[in-house]
Amino acid sequence: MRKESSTNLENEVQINASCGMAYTLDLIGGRWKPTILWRLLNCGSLRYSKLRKSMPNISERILILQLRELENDGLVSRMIFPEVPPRVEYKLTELGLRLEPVLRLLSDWGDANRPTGD
Amino acid sequence: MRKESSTNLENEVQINASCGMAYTLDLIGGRWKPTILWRLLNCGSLRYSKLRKSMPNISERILILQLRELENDGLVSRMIFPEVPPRVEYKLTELGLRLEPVLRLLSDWGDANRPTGD
DNA sequence: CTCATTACTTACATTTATGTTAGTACTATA
DNA sequence: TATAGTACTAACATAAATGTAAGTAATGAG
Repeated sequence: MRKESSTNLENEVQINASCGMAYTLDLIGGRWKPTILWRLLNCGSLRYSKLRKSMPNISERILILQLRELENDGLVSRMIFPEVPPRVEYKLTELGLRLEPVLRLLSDWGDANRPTGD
Repeated sequence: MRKESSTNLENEVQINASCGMAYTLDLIGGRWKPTILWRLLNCGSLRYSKLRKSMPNISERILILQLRELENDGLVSRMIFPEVPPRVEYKLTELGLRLEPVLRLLSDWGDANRPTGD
């Protein structure tokens, strides 16, 4: 939950409104969003259970939270199939797909510049 | 301060080690780092006081904290001039400069895709 | 009736990020 | 002596992000 007013929030809002970089990072940042976006980018469309199994260390609560945020930000769409047991598929929206070059560059830069493990 | 062990930290370490995107975002993410990096990128070298005056809403403590983290991560260098009053200049290292295309792409994407204010 | 499957939700707890306020050492200048 | 400028630091406080454990509704299979 977020407070309705706090210096913290005011700063966030103001920076996101004035700095494109901060805005983009706010959309894709956080512990798990990069991984989620990467999976959706590479798989096209993923059922919730499959996405979850591909990320063994995230808790269900957090996964759902992140998916909801991505959905609210317009990057991911959620499609419910009226079946039993339920089936819900997530995929990138058009806006989300537009992130592809950004995600690839971030990934490449990290792989190229991360200190090696030896 | 960070705990020496927690699921939270373990997840962070593990993701950063396996996902280039997460690693990059960890370096440049957070409330103020994008702005700091942007200033240094455009100004070349900045004295602490000038940097601070260009960011009226950040508290000194946080600014110093972010600068220290950027320095520890090798993106920013800190040069002390033995004068009185003290003078300290910050600038991007070679590694930091390598981020330029990443930062520009993030900035351009945000400016292009941020919902307009009307 | 019992159990399994799916996509969640709820209540709670901990960890991390960010912010506030005051203070420091040094020296030049008035 | 008092004041101002610089680049910080310390103690404290709050907000936000992340994690844990358990529970739910619907239905088909056995």
